[in-house]
Formats: sequence, structure tokens, C-alpha cells
Amino acid sequence: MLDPKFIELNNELVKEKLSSRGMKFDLEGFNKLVSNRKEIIKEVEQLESEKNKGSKQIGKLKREGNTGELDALMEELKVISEKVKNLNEKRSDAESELNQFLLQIPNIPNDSVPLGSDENDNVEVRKWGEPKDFEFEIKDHVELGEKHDILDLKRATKIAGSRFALYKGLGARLERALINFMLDVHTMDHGYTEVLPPFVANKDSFTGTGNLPKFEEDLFKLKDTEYYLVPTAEVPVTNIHRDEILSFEDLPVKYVAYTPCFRKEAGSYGKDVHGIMRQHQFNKVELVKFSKPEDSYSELEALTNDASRILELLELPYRVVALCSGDLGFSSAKTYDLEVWVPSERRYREISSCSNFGSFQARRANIRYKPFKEPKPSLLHTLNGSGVAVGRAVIAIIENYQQEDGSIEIPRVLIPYMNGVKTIS
RNA sequence: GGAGAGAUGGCCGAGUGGUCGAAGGCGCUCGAUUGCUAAUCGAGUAAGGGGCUAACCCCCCUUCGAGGGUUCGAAUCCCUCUCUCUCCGCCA
Repeated sequence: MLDPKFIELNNELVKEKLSSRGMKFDLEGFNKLVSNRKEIIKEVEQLESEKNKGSKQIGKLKREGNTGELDALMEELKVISEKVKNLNEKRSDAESELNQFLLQIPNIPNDSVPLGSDENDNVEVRKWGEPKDFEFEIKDHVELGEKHDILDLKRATKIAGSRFALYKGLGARLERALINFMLDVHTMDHGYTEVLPPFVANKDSFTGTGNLPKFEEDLFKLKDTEYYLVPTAEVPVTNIHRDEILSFEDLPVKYVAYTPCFRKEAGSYGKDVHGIMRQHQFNKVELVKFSKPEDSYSELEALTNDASRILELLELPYRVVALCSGDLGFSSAKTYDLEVWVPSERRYREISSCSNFGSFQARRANIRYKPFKEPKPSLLHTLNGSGVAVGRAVIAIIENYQQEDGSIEIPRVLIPYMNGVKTIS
């Protein structure tokens, strides 16, 4: 959520920035809502002040035993009280209208974000590793997965439906090995604190991170409850500190969490129907940071590096892409995508998305910190990124590490996590 | 699932219709003092919103788990909900 005061003071900038991400900002509507709210507040507060004074007066008169003017005063206050009641209803209407308006508005892109309208305008920042030249006919992860009986998509469909996976044997172990490997690297080398959060969260949490109210159709809601399955660990982990005030000394706070992620993938019909690229349920190791505002962009660079290091250790070719304004996620001020090389598609595919949300989520979720030597708490900045998506890492490993005989080598760093298994054959 | 108790400021905790935004304590900040990481004394110490302002000061409103109600007036009375704790039952 944007700061209404900031919008008031910078409405041209806001308009321009939002249009860079393809959104038309209704300035007139906004101004109307704001001034409407202020007017009502002024009026109601004046009446309340009158009411309070009168009530105090009554208390005083009663104590003094002076009952002469009581009835008249009480009658008068009754009228005021009625007015206040009515106005307060108007006030809460005005405030929730403004709130609803603000909740629909995406974050403002940072100045460093390249301008553009869609993913074709994203900018490649750097590349690591070389896509391998295979001297034989390669197979995709589905074919290889079935061949070695490590991936059983047919039976997954029987159990649940399409877009679900059943890992078996060394496939299941590979998934688990990756999770443990990633958690170890981020906790031991990168200084993150491991958390294991609930896999469901409530409405307040989803509103805090910006998934609600706008994106309810992407979520699995549990029937007859207020719970939703988490689409990413970002939701429960960012909400760890909702409605809290942290000390500047504690910042940055860095968490890493493994969770499964549940997404309806509404609107992606026909996209990535083959294999496990796009699932209703997938595993992910997520990095989340709470940072001082002045540090958040350097923290974003660091976070992106922490995520890329996983790919480097796995020796998977990847590139880093800066999302353009038009492709930016709703809550994000700046995003880098990490894209891993997928041989069967002969292109890079997203495996991690690292974002700085500025104070956008912090305002919604009311996460603040006490700055050094300043009495008033202020909003901190939140960041997160996948470190990395486990299912897609499995695809990348299976395909990039395939051998001519159809066997799959295990990346060196994973062998200890695979109990010494070096090849799937 | 059954029975009971509770939720107050950063923390602990008093407060059952008006002088309560809230005693007292801890913590923290500042000052004084003692020859030395401590003790003692004094002062200060919630958040959000609105107005004024260049900014501060100041003024006003709201907030005692959340939401409603009664009342001129609610931390205090009534209703609903959420959460926590204790006992019993069940259980990975």
C-alpha cells in the first residue's frame, strides 16, 4: 500500500510511475476520497470535543451536588451524541473507501527499474555458465523421469489431478536433498535464520503481503474457514513481524524457510502443461529480509547473490534479469529474476524471483522499526526471493546433467545429501 | 469435544460508571551524585489520526484483545468473536 500522504505530495510522480507499469491512476477519485475523509474527521472531532467537555462538566456538577443545570445539559449532549454517532458511520465509510482504493494500487517502481510494457522489455543483467552442447539427442525431464521411475505424473493425476507430481525413489530423495542443501547453504554460509512456518495463513496475513484482496483467485481457500494455503513462504514469514516494532540493531533480519507452495494457476491454462514446470503444489526454499530503508537496495543485491550461489554450486547455467516496469509484480518496487537454462526448451526459465518491496508490504502489515536516535518508529523495508524453487531445480538438474546413455549425474555438492549416490541410472 | 479462568502501556501489574491515557514496579532516556561494568536520588518515557507549522512547539480526536450495544459519559455494565491458560476426554 502506498502512503496516502506521499501520493498527495507527489501526485504527478505517482501517476507517471504507475503508468510506467501500465496502470492508470485515478487522481481525481483519490483526491475526492482524501478530502472527503478529512472533512468528516474535522467535523466529527469538533463535536466529540464538545461532547467530552460537556460530559466532564456533568461529572463535576454531580460531584458538587449541583443538580440545577444537569437535565438541560444532558439533553443537549444527547443530541450531540446522536450526531457524532451518525458522523462516525460516515467516517468509517470514507476511511474504508479510501483503504479499498489504496489496496488496489500496486507499488511504485524504483528509479533503477527499466521501463517497458512486458517481459520482452526485461533486461539481462548478467549470465553465469555456458549452456552445454549435447552431442546426442536430449530428452526432457518427463521422459527421463519416467525412464528412471523417479517421476510418476500419471499416478499423481490419479491421486489429485493435473498439475500435481509424484516423486519416487531417487527422485523423491533428490527433491529432499535439494531442500536440505539449500537450507544448509543459506543458514551456514549466508547467515539466515531457518524457520518452519505454518503452511496455511489467515486473511490478515495475506492482506499484509499484498496477495489479498486482489489475487484471491490464485489461492486455495480452505472451505468453511478463514485459512488459505500458502502460495509461497513469503506470506507466513513476512507476517512473522506483522504489527511489530523492531530495533534498528536487529536489522537486517534474515529468514530462510522451506515450504510447499500451493497455487491455483488460474489464467495459466495451456501454459506449461507438460511436466512439472508449473504445478498446483511445489516445494520452495524462500529467503525473506527485513531491512532499514536506506539499505534495502543493497540488501536486494545481496539476496539475489545468495540465491544465485545455489545455482552456481549446483553448476547450472543461469542468467539474471531485471524486470521492467510493466512486468513487475503488484507489491514489488524492483525485481530480479533468476533464470536457469532448460535444455529441452532451449531457453532460460525462471527459477527465482528476488524483490524489494520497499515499505509497500510494511505499511499493509504494519511492520516498523525504531531508528537510531529517533523517537518515532517508522516503516521498514521487506524483501524476499526464492532460494530457489526446488521443483524447477530438479528439472534443471535432470536435463542439464543427463548423459548419452540416459543416466543422470548428481551435482557434486548434492552427493553427500544423496547418501553418496552419484548417478541415477 | 466438555468444564473453568483470563486478555490493561516495551514488560509485569493495579484499577468495577465521571477527577483514568490509566496507580505501582521493571526496563529505557536524560540529569545529579558516589574514585572506579554497579548503587542511590530527581525528571522524563505508548501508538495512530486530524489541525497549525518551513520544521519544532502546541491544540484536538481515537485507542485498556477485536467488533457491536447501553449511557450525557465505559478499562469498568451487556452481547458476539478471537486468542491464551488450567482440568477432563481424544490423539500423531
